[in-house]
Amino acid sequence: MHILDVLKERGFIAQVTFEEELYKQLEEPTTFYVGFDPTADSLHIGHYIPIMAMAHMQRAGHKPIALMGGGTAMIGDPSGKTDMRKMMTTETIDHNVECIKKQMSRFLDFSEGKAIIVNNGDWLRHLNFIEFMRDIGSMFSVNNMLRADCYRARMESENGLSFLEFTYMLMQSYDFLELFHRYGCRLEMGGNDQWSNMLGGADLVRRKDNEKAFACTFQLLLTHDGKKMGKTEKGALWLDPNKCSPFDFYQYWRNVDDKDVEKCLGLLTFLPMDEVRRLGALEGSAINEAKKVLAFEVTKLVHGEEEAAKAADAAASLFGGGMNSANVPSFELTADELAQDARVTTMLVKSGLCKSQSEARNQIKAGAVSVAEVKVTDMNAVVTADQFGEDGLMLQKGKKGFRRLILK
RNA sequence: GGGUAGGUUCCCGAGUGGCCAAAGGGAGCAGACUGUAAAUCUGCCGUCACUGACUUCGGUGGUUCGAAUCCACCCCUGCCCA
Repeated sequence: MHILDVLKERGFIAQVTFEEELYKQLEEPTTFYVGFDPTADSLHIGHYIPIMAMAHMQRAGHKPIALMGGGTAMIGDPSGKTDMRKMMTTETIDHNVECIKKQMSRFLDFSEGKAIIVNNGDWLRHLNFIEFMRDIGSMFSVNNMLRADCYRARMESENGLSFLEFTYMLMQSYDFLELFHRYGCRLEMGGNDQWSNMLGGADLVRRKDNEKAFACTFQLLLTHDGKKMGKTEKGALWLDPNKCSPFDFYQYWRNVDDKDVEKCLGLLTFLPMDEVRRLGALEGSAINEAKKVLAFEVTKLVHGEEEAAKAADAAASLFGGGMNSANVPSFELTADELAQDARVTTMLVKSGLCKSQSEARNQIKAGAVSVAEVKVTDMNAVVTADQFGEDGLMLQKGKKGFRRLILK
């Protein structure tokens, strides 16, 4: 089966340029790239779709380039943003690039020229303005750029668009040209919100070098009613286990809406499509089976099989009766800390179950908090050392929020 | 550069001297119901060792017993003119 058809069937593809030509191009090994903005020190679920697509492509014999936007991050992409992004320092950006590189190697095979990671800061940061404008700037039509959705939306918004951001498309397009020169890269893939920027790049290669270049975008991970998926109370759904524990990660997928299960299975796992369709067709409470598979498979890919099994185990015992708490996310507490402040509210905050003391208090007020399966009613309640058992002490917020306290 | 309309809590958006930690909606969290789902109803939704105190309404100063609200200057944005 042609790789493009595979991607289509699984629900990845949103838009492609020169579709027939691209089909032909992909019949031979092709180098392609996807850009990642280092705006945080971890990837989140939004990056996961392109990464899965890259993995599919790699399996089909194509060579991925993961492009870190260490240079473009200094400008900030205006697409989909109502405000200008905060300016980031080079130090922060470089730090983020390093963190993301590490995570990336988990999903793609970077051995012996099968894939590479490059940073566009390497070329963008040293550009000479006059030269760049003569070589690249001259190839762009402002009229055309203004027709692009991302700019038009910003032009129509009340925040306007700064020239700094306007040049973002030139930078990103130049990346494509540079990657074509360096690595013979002919295809840019990315989120559908990048469509116009990507067209710019493919166009630039075609106009400047008169060579074939393509762009292809992926569906964004949206819920059936059009909201972005992967948002949690703490913001994005991070792939870094320190920012989002495997258990919480697992739980997120265990809890997706019925209507989104099939789509998620196709996009986020490598399960054969027959299986995906079978699971997606389950009805009523039977669809919980599909959700378990989804949660397990995605967690396995992101955190490894062992962590996924632990998370599944913890969930099964917590929600299926029994209290085998060994695999519930835990946090450690020293005797000193306990002596200093043993309030239950403090435990809720420290364990990350609540954002602030106020929220913790409100949750207790609402009757949502339990310690060792006993509901807490007193806002000033404390935990004591003798409550800790062998497995620590189970702290619970609501039906789904569990944390195991361990006394060191 | 000139004119003009604005900048309010996560987002949208009311508020034009005390009744304002600031209406309403959205998002989020929790409770009931359920299938660890959706829909619905209810509560919470700045922070704090919290029946009170503290910080917040672009910034800095000022007027006032009292300022998100009035004044001055500054910064930022939209629109119109150049």
